[in-house]
Order: sequence, then structure tokens, then C-alpha cells
Amino acid sequence: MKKHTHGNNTTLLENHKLRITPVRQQVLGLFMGKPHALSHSDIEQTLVGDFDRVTIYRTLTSFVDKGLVHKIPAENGVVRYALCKDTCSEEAHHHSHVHFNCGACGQTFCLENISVPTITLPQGYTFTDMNYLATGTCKNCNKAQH
Amino acid sequence: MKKHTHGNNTTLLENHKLRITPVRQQVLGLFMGKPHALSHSDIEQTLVGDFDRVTIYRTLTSFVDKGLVHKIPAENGVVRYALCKDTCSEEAHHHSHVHFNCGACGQTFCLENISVPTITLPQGYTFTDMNYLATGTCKNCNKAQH
DNA sequence: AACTAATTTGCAACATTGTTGCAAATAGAC
DNA sequence: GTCTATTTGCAACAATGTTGCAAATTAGTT
Repeated sequence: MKKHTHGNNTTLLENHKLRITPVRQQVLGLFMGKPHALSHSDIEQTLVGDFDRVTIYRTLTSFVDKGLVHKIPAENGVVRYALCKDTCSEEAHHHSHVHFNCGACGQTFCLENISVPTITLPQGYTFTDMNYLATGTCKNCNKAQH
Repeated sequence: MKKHTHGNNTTLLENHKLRITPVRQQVLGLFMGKPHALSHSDIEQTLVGDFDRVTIYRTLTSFVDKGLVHKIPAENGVVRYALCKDTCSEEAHHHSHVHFNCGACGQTFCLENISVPTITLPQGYTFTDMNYLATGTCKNCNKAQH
């Protein structure tokens, strides 16, 4: 099997000040190959060659820290991760997009292209981050039912 | 110690087709006494008389099923629960309010009184539930800093 | 007040998810 | 190739959530 995404991954990791290691390249490759968010166990089951559970946790943590991926907690408590688009960095995550969790296929997508209205908080509250999670049925699953 | 909330709790439980038991009365009492959301471990530590961990899980599950409380997953994966206002039932939960998680005190509040804009999803997607989670600093903690 | 059926509880055991410390291996810079 | 800081694997642990089953309890009925 050829590592056709090798070059891209490496550059991305370097850009985020992360050392190039096999786990990181593979995990990043998974994210780039899938349109939806991945949980720790998704990743653990998909990786070729066995890496330690702990290593995967630490890989994900470092990715979040360096602004490469963001965390998406689902309603049932499952935590997933998805690639950040562009504006995220070590300093801060900026995710004003909606996360969509499909009840049929169970997958979580980032809906980048829909407008997100601004929510005004009450007096005295300040906020650093806003998270939108929609639950329902996704395009594919709706089509499948028809 | 007097059970001063006994009457209220009992009625609420009956209204939601739940049998009246000591755990349920106490857990419901906790929710009614606190303005913020509670996690399983919050509840476990606060209850007087020791009830089994499993029983508390099942109590919370039954409350959610019957539309008495709703689940609020935080960004770090911690799951909390808060009382539903009124319109929730066994059939469906309707929570178009914002959940606010304070990074300073760690508490989660339901902000009922702020307007929540409608989000329009892309073609093909249908949604049943929308969840807003803001992270930042709450009124009290902002005041404390000043 | 006693009887009964269905629900709920406690216990034990287990599964999953996430964390920490430390020695060995590795990446990147010289 | 050498050196240093980072990363990995392992082991152990902590926290969170689930399941099966027997005993206890609730609420309705006589």
C-alpha cells in the first residue's frame, strides 16, 4: 500500500510545530481521508500496525493543543475530533460552524458553509467559545430512506 | 431533618409517570435546589444515605426518558443533567436554550431567557434537536475578579 | 391489611474511556 | 554520528458507564 498522502501530512504537521512521527502521520491521514469526525476508538480500530491506546490519546491531545483538530462532544458523551479548517492555532480555536450528528448513521460532520447567527449573552457573562450541535438525519441517510 | 420539598417532588414525579421512591425524591430535590446542572458524581457525593452508583445512573436515565431532565455534555466530555422547563415529555425534548459552561467555577447553567436564532441547515438535512453550548466566564466569576 | 404484579434497587462483575509515571526509543538539530 | 528534547510503550490506575439477576419496594386490587 502506498502512502500517497505522505507529503501533505508532513507539511501540515510541520506547520503546526509537531514532530513527524508514524502515529501522527497516520492519524492525520485518517482525518484527511474521512469527511466526518472520528472518536478515539474509531482511530484505534482503523490504524494499521498497533499503536498504544495512550499514544493515540496523546496524539489527539497534541493535535488539539496545536490547533490541528478540534473536539466535538456528542449528546451521549462520546468525544470526537475533526480537522480544523484554517484559522485555528496554538493560541485559540475558532469554530463558528455547526456540528451535525446523524442519528441514523451515527456520524458527525462539520457544516462549514452555513451561516451561524450571533448569540447575545446576558449582562455579566463573557464567552470565549461557542458550540453548535444539531442532531437529526444527514443528507445521505435521508436519501437512502426516500 | 424535615422533608420540606416532599410534596412538590412527589407531584412532579407522578406527573411524569415515575414511581415515587426515596432516590428519585432526593435526586429531584437536588435539581430543584441548585441553579446549575449536575453530573452523576455531583449527585453521588451530595446524596444523603448511600445509594448505589448504578441506581443513580438508572434514576438519571429514567428522568431523561420521561422528560424531567435533559443531558448536557460539556466540551471535555463530562455529562451533566439539568431540569427541563416545561415543554418536555416522554415523546421529545425541546431545548432551544443556551447552555453556558463557566471555565472559572466549572458550573453549567441553562440560559433560558436569551433569544436563540434559528439555524438553517443545508439541503437534504433534517434536524430534531439543536444544542448550543457557550464556554466562558459566568456572571458571578466575572464579578469576583472585577 | 393482606395479596399480587410490575417496577426498582443493590450487588457483583464487567466494559469503556481517560490519566499518570517512568524507562526506552526516536526525531531533529548540530 | 552525537546530543538533547520529545515521543512512545508499558504498566498501573481512576473514572465513567453498562448488564444480569435476586431481593426489596411500589402501587394497585381485594
